Amino acid sequence: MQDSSDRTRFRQRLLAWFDKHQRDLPWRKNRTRYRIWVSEIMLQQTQVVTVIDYFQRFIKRFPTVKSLAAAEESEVLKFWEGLGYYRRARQMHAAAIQIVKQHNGRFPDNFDEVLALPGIGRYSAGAILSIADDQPLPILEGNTVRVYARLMNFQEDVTKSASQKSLWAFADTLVTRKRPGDLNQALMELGSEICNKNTPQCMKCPVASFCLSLQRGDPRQLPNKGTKRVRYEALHQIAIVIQRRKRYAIRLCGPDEHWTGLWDFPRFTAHTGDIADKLKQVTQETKQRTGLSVQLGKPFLNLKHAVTRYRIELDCYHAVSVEGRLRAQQDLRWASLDELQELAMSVTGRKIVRHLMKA
DNA sequence: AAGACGTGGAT
DNA sequence: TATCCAAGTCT
Repeated sequence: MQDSSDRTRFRQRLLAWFDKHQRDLPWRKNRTRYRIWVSEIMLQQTQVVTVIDYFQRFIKRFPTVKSLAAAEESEVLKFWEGLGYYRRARQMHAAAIQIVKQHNGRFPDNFDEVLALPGIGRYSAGAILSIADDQPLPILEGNTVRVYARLMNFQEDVTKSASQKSLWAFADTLVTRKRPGDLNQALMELGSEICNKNTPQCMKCPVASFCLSLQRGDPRQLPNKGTKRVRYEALHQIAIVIQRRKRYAIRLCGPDEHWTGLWDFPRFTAHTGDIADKLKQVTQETKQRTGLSVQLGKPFLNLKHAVTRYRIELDCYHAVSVEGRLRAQQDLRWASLDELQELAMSVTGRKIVRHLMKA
């Protein structure tokens, strides 16, 4: 892969493989910048199988930049419900508004202008413009880090900025005017289908003859990602499902907490102590947070879920409030089951609602 | 530059 | 079960 004739043969082999094996994915049908943008944002840290249905529904409802810009953020979030990393949806919506104002509703085709949009970094800008417009821009993400590191037999810790620089430089040597969009997609697809993390299929690899780690080392040992350990933290929380007649008290998550922009049942940290003590604490805390005096019921659901480095155990309590005003704040409201169906909630919030529907 | 951000699948 | 991590970006 040192000289350009090597790289030419590399591209030919890889593209031939891609022509034969590429998956039939909805965003490959009609490659406008807008559609590729949506797919790329959804695909950030998210597996292809998960994205497919979300993409179809999203594009059907928001077929153009303008339709997305015209929508309420709450509706955009509803279409994102369950996908995670909700900031992506809020930033994409903000970017759509920006595109209408600054670019007359046309998704820009200039790299720096695309990079300037919220939620789009170097990878996404390169991916969108190479895939949609065949602009010769390099990409570097999870799959290609692995592919490049193995091809180069690159031993350094790939999380270091110096390594990132080398990997971007390598990516840059790969991409040319020859079908850059397909090349980039082929590199990623090779990384996920053949050059995968645990069981690389080197026997099936169309570019094995170029792979230095296969010749001189062990592909499975690469990439070297350093030895940083995530410190998981166990959390015990309480969710209160406060009912009055047919409605439930919910609150909008704010900017400094998980699930910003989504609705959730009032939640707080569970206290330790004996049972009676705990229930008293829960009632007090509920009063403090919502302004409501509640008659606490039984815990009806226990959920375990993980959010980033937190492992959360959530005890859900029924509670009834017959009188009193919900604290006069924008982030609190009453909602019927029908209304809860329409609002964007986190997966745990949605599980609670599903449970209420069944009961 | 290390850590936050969601969720579900794989090992 | 615990841990990693998947088409990253932002702070």
